[in-house]
Amino acid sequence: MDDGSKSGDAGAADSAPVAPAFETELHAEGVTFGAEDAALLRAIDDAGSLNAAADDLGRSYSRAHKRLSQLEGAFGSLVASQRGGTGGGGSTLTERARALLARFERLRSGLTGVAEVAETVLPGEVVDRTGEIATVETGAGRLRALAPPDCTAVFVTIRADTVTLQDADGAPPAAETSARNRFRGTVRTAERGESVATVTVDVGADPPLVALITARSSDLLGLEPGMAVVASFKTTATRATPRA
Amino acid sequence: MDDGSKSGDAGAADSAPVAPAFETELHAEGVTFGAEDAALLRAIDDAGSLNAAADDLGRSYSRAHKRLSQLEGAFGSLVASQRGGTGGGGSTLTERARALLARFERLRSGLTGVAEVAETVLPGEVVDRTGEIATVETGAGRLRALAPPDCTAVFVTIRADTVTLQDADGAPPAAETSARNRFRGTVRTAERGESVATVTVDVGADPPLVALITARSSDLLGLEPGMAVVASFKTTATRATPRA
DNA sequence: CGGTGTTGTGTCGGTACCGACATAACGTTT
DNA sequence: AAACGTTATGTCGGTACCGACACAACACCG
Repeated sequence: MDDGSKSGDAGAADSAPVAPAFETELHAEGVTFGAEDAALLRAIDDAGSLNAAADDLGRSYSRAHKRLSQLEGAFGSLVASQRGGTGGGGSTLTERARALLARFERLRSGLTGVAEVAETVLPGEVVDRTGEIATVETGAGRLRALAPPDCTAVFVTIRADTVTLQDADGAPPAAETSARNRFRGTVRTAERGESVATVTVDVGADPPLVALITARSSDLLGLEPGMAVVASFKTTATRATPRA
Repeated sequence: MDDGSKSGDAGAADSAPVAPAFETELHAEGVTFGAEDAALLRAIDDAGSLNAAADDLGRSYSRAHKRLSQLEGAFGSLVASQRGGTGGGGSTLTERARALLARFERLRSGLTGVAEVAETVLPGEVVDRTGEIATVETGAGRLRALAPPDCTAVFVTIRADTVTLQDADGAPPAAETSARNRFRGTVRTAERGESVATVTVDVGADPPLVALITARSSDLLGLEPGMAVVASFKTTATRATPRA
């Protein structure tokens, strides 16, 4: 993960490790389905009853039941409850509840990827703009990014998992692909893990461009420090945020 | 389960508009910097004093001050306060506070992009795995994605802003690129906005692949329904989540 | 027909949080 | 020297939330 430490922050005092995080939610009808609710549903699925689920989670039954009613009012029926019967009854998740959980998990997974992937952030200035897309002048040259309105001094952040590398020789002409940002550079470092490799590419800007590619791609391209490559990334995947 | 309350919501419950959302946070030393804290800092920057800032936000001064102390204990000094003086003093943000705000905004911006961009999710089954990367068999063929351990039935989600399109003719078959997932397909729809275009590509799977590209790229490629294209996306940008 | 363990519903007390308020310290300006 | 509006600190009362508890309804089973 990037740990900040760019653009001269006078970090004289304590250098507290600040970690990005998030909380994923699903909204419907004014109530928000959060991580606790997901845990409740999963516990119900495991335990087979709301009572046991609340117990497992260390929460009170009455609260759990109240919360569940609230959720069902907003998201539709989530559990099929049965009282009486052998063992007194029980509750099982409905298909809708499972879909909700899956949706929640997909969102969480996607956000996790963004929050913890490495990224390179370049200071720059907006020199042109059409609609949401701005052309930004940076140390590495001009690039295009999604930008909020009314800002000229920006940071451009390029997530490492959106950068694709190509051999500088066999690179196809720019016109035939939809990746509008292309930069020639040389590989500075290449750390190959078991299945994933992190590559930094010198493209002229102060922080080198960092790319996250599969180890297999790294092998196929024969990446080595000093090698000439073309790094490209889509403008719809790179974002500018106001600097001031 | 009862759902029996009338008002014909048996179908309305199905179409419950559930909206993904999130809350961005920065953690340090056990305290979490959230949206409220960001608003507080921004209000201080605007008003020039903690007192006026708390007033503007409709919050109590004592609470705001207490919270600020807490934050400074974890993140370092955030405001330069001066009591006495013309007007009684005031508070201004330190460079560290501005850096923190910028970091927060970058994270928020990145997460926003993920949360609200279109995506295509395909059911599939893991058929192979090396480390974090799994090969998944889907309706469109085999693709590679990051996957959590121990799951075979998965959903693969491909975010629209990570899909790049190429002309099917000019695309070198096995070009030396690090985008490992490549699918030939035909354009089904192409909606061109002012600066961004949303394209759906039929690649054999039930939900068509949706790609978000710049309007300029759409023009350059001459995208039209029925056109043959190659859609490619990096495996480090696509994620699999457990389906069961 | 009673036993069983659950769902469904309500009430009560404790706790954590928050806003309101009071007060001291402070230093520049008048 | 007095005035001013801020920072800095503490206390108090209200409120919202939560866990604990009580109790009725239920339906299957021995």
